[in-house]
Amino acid sequence: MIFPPVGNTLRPFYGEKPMREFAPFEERLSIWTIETMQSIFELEKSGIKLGVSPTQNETFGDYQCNAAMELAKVLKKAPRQIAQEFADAAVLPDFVEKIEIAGPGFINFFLSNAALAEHIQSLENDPHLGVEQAGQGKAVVIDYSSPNVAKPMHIGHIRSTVIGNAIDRLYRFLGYHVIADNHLGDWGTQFGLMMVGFRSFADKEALAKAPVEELERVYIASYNKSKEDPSWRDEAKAELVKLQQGDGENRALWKQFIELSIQEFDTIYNRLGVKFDLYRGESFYNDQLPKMIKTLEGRGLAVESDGALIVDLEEDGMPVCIVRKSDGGYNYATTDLATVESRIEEFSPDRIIYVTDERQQLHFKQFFTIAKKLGMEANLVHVWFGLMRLPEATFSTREGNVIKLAALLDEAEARALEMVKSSSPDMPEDQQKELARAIGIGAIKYTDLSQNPQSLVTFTWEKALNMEGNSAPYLQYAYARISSVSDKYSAQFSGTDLDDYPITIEHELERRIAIKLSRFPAAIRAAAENYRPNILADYLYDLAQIYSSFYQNVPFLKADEGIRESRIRLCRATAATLRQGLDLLGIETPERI
RNA sequence: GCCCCGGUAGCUCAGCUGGAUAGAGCAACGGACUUCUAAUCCGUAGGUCACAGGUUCGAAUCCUGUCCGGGGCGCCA
Repeated sequence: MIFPPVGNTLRPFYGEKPMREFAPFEERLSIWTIETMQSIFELEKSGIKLGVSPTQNETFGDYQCNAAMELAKVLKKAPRQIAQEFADAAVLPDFVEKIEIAGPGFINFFLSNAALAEHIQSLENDPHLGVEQAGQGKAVVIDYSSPNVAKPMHIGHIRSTVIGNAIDRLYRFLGYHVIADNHLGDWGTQFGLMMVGFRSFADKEALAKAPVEELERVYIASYNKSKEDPSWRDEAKAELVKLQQGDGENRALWKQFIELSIQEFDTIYNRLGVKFDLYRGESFYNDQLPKMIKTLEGRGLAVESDGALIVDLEEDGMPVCIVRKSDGGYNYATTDLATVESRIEEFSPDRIIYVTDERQQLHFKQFFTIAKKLGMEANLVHVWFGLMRLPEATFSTREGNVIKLAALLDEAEARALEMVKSSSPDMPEDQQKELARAIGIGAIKYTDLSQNPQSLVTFTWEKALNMEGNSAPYLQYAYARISSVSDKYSAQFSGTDLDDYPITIEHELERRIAIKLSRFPAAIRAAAENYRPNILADYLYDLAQIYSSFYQNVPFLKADEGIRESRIRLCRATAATLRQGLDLLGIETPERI
C-alpha cells in the first residue's frame, strides 16, 4: 500500500498534520464529520467509517456520510434519529451550505457556491492543483516495458509501456523520486541460437533497413533448424557457453544485438513520449548471481532437487521455485532477487513496482516471498495487466499473427492525419502531420489507459484507433476549444485583468465543473494508490464531458461583463486540469485541433 | 487436479475498499452548425449486472458453490 489504509475511525491519511492550503473538500469535510461525530456521540474508535464520500447522484448533494446506519447498532438508536441528532447538534463548517437527511439515514452535504468558487480560484496559484506532495523524500523504482532484445515490439508490449509510464508520471507528480528502469531481456539461452543463426543467414541489407526484424527472422530460422538438426543445436549451445564465459567475439556480437535493439526500441519510445532513467538488462546482474545462490544456500532456503537448486515454498502455499538449473544456469527468480538487492543498495527505494502481464503473477509472488525471507527491505509490488488478445485467437510469433507496435503507431497517425486534413485543410502540411502524431498516439495510449488494466482485452483496430466519444481526441478537442476561446477572450478584451473579476458560480454547469475540478486530487490519489491510470482517465473524460456541455450550452464571450470573466477563469482552470491530467497519462494537448 | 483473473445494454467497456434510480462510447432512432472549433451537444430506445445460495438495514460490489472463457503450476522469461 502506498497510503495508509482507509477505513478506521480517522483516516490516517488525513493525519494529524495541519490542514494544508489547498486541501480538497472531501478531506476537510471528512475530518470535520469524524471529529463532530466523535464528540456528539462520545465515540471511541469503532472502526466505523465516519468520513464522507462523494455522492453518486448530484441531486443528493455533493458529499454524503453513511455513518448513521452503521452506528445504529452501537448507539442502539434508529439511523434516522442518529442523523437527525447529528444535524441538530452540529455547527456546520463555513464551506457547507446545508445538510439534508434522506433515505434510511444518509447525511447529505451541499457545498456553498461561494466556497467552491473561492477554492477554484485558489487552485490558480497552486502548481499541483490541490494534489498533495505525498512522495516527498521517497524514491520508487518502476520496472516496466522490458522487451526482449532482438525481438520487435508488438502490440503485446504496449500495455506495460503505456501503463508503466503513466504510473511513472503519476508518482513523479506526487513528489516521489522515480527511477524508471527498463529491465531488458538481454540474457538467456536464445543467444546461442542467435549467434549461429546470425553468422549463417543474416542479410546485411535487411539488417541495415530493419535490424530487429532481421534479427528476429534469423532467430526463428535458427530455432526451426535446431529442431531438425541436432548438430546445429549443439553448436548453438557451444556458442552460448562461449558467450557466457566471456569470449570476445561472441560478446561483441551480443553487444551489437543489444545496441541495435535499443536503438529501435528508442524510436518507439520517442514516439510514445516514454523515457527511462536506466536500461539495465538482466545481464547487468550476472556477476551477482553466484553470490545470491550462496546467500540462499547459507540461509538454508535453497536445496538440491533432481540436480537443480530449488526453494521450497510449500509452507507459503506455492510450488517450488527453481533458482539454479541442473545444467548450472540461473533462473529468472535468481536474477530478480539480485536485481532487488542491487536496487535497494543503490536507491533505497520506498517501493519497487513491476509492470508486467498476468502470466507472471506466480513468479512474482514466489520471488517476493523469497525476498522477504531474505529480509530485503522494500515494498515489492507487482502491477499486472490482462493479456491482449486478438478477436480470432491469442497471437503469437509462431502463428505469425502479431501486429508490430510500429505498424500500429503508423496506422494511428495515418488515420488521424486523414481527420486533420478534412477538418483543417488550410493548415500547413508539417503542422497537420505534427497534430496527427499527437492525436494518433494519444488515441492509442488512451485506449489502454482508459480500461481497467486487469480486464481481459481484445485488440481491435476499431477500438485502438477510436477517435470519437470516449477517446483521447475527445479530450484533446475539449482542451483545444478552451484554448481557442481563451485566446479569443484575450484578443477581444485585451485591457481587462481577470483578477479583478472573481469566479462566481450561478449556472448548474458552472457548479458541476467546479465540483469536478475540486476532485482532481482524489482522482490522482486513487489512480496512484491502486496503480490504475484508468481512474484518472475516467475522471478526465467526465470533466471533459461536463465542459463540452458547458461550452455548447452556455455563452462565454457574449455573456455580460463579470459573468464572462468568471466563466473564462473556469475555462482556464479546466484547461489546466485537463492539461495536467492528460500529461500524467502521457497524452499531449495541442492548442489547436 | 490446484491457483489467479474475467463474465454488466446488440457490440466494446466503466462502476467492484457495500449505499439511494447500474453508467459511458459505438451501433439504432429524432433534433441542434449565418453564433466561443459539430472530432461536439440535446433527446429517445436499449439491462434476470453468468447462475444459485449466503452475510447485511442495504449486494453488480463481500463470502460459498456451479457453469462458461482466459492464464499459470521444477529446469522459458
